[in-house]
This record gives sequence, C-alpha cells and structure tokens, in this order.
Amino acid sequence: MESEIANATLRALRRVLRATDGGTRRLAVATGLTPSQLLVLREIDAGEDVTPGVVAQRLKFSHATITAIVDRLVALDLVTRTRSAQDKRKVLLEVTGAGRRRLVDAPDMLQVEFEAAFAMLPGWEQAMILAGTERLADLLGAGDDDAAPLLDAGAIDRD
Amino acid sequence: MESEIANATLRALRRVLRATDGGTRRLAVATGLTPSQLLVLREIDAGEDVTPGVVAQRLKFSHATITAIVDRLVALDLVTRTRSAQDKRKVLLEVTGAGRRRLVDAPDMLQVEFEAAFAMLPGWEQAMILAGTERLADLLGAGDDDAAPLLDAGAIDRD
DNA sequence: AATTATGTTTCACAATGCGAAATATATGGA
DNA sequence: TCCATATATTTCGCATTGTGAAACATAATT
Repeated sequence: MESEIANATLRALRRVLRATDGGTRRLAVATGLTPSQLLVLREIDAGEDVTPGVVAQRLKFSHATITAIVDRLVALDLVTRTRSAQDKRKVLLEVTGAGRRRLVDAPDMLQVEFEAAFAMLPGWEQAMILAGTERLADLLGAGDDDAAPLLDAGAIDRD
Repeated sequence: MESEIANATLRALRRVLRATDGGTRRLAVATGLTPSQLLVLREIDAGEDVTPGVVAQRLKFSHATITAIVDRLVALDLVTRTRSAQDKRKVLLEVTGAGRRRLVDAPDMLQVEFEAAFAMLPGWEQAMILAGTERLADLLGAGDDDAAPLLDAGAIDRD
C-alpha cells in the first residue's frame, strides 16, 4: 500500500528541509561565528535574566557545552558574564553592543527571504500554502509554537 | 508592511522544522552511530561506484572530513574501501552486510511517521497539503533534487 | 547545623569540520 | 616518450562541538 501523493509530499518536504538546512550555517559563517555560537548569542539576546542553564535547556545542549561556547563569546567581547546579586549561584549573560551589532548583521535569513518571495504571490496561493503548511505541521505532531525559532539540525543529526 | 498570512505560514513552517529537527540525531544515536556517520553511510549505500569525493560533494563536506568518517565506518566494519581498477586514484566505498543491517535498523522516522498519518486523511486534504508543500519548497528556492539550496547569506563585510 | 537541591564550571574524552600540504595516478600535449 | 597539469585521496595540525562525571559554590529545607 503506497500512495503517490504521500511520496510526492515527502519529496517536497525534503526539499523544504534541504533548503532551510544549513541556513544558519551559512549565516553564521558570514558573521564570523560558528552556528552554535550564533544560536547561543541569539538565545542570550532573546530574553531577560538569561543564565547558562536557561540557554542549555532551550537549545537542548548540556551545561558544559554552553559554558564552553559562552567562554568564546566572552573572549570575543560579544557577551558579558555577571554573577547574580540575588542568587550568587546564577550567572547572568548579556549581549554587549558589539554582540548586538553582530546580530543585526545576521538577520533571520529564513524570514527575510521567505517574506520577500511570499509577498509576490497572489492571495489565493498564499492561502493555499498557509493551509497546506499548517496541516503538514499538525501531521508531523509538532506542538504549539511556544518557543525557540531555530532552524538547525545538527547534525544530525542532523537530521 | 507586514502580512498576517506570511507570518502564520512562517510559524507553521517553524513548527514543521521543529518537528523534523533532530530526527536524524535521535535516529543515529539509536543505532550507535553519530549523525554524520549515518549520513555518510546512507550516501554510500545510495549509489553505485561511490567514492569519497562524491560523498563529500553530495553532503557538502570537505574531503578531509569524509576520510575521517569513512575511517571510523571501516573500523566498525560497516564499509569497505577498494581502489578502483580502472582509475587507481579512486577509492570505491561499499556498505558491508553489517552496514546494511544497521541501515535497516534505522528506518527513516520521517517517512514512517508521516506516511501513517497521511494515509488517514481524505484525498482532498492530501492534495491540498501536497500543493502547499511543493509551492513552499519552490518558494524557498530548493532545487529539484540535489542542487544547492539558495537561502544564501550574501557575504557580510566586516572591517 | 546538617542535608539536600540547584547552578555553574572543570576535566578528560570522542568526534566534526576545515585548509594546506603531501601523495598517487591520469591525461594531454610537445 | 617525457613533462606539465589536472584529478582523487589522504595526512596533518588546528579550533570547535558535545558529552558525562566530578568538583564547587550557593540556596533552601529540615
């Protein structure tokens, strides 16, 4: 039992994944950072009172990994570390001016390119794409869009 | 100027990416391989007369990286290296029986989960999802088969 | 005070990924 | 034939990622 429509959709989905895959990678390289560094930098910039633990949890990396990456971001003067006064166990991470400048230079490519192309389509087509994509997301069992807007894989983990 | 439809579609796309994200990663770990190793193993299994150069090109990794990963796959007895008789510069890679067994044990999660859910939808909805996803892939500039993805970040000038 | 929980870092380790140089083989003239 | 150049792979040194286990330091609980 095999559906041609299912196969075609899978092919299309793979094209989508392929197109978005490595987006962060090229982006990071363009800014002189590694993909992970850019991810962490973004995460630090995103919220208030961000600690290594929070970043680790959001990106699903180990604490040890975050420590190492933050080390490099601090060395690059893109981030500062400050021990919290309320809870001296915590370390507060903040993006410096230079760090924010980097982020500005590294816009979310997915968003930028997508919006430009999308705007040129007729309304009915936009609606169709929206409906199809939403349904696809449901199908894949993706939870609500609560958090991290990330497009990385890992590798492999990529995949 | 911002389109609500575009934003909604982007949110849906992010949900899709999120759902598929880490798929290979989980998969690889489950088979005792790293994501990269699984990717390379699959690539070797995929074609005829596969050489390190071909793999490097397809996965967009450097030759040096492929050599290192193939080293490990060979050490694990999942792959064999043979010098080509026609062109002794080339090295032919082949998946061993054990290697193929690993691949069988590592079904494509995306495919399995997707097909099951997809089959339960009414035909018109399948068609809608297909159309939307294909259009989305076009939009993102994904090539037909294996071409280079085009979400390119133009070089950013930095002092 | 003693114990337990929480947050971060340190350490040793395996693996990625790269560019540059080294090596080996093919191929196309002069 | 001989030689230059192109192609295919490997070796080497390097920075980085990512992990778990253990070490620390500081809360919070009892």
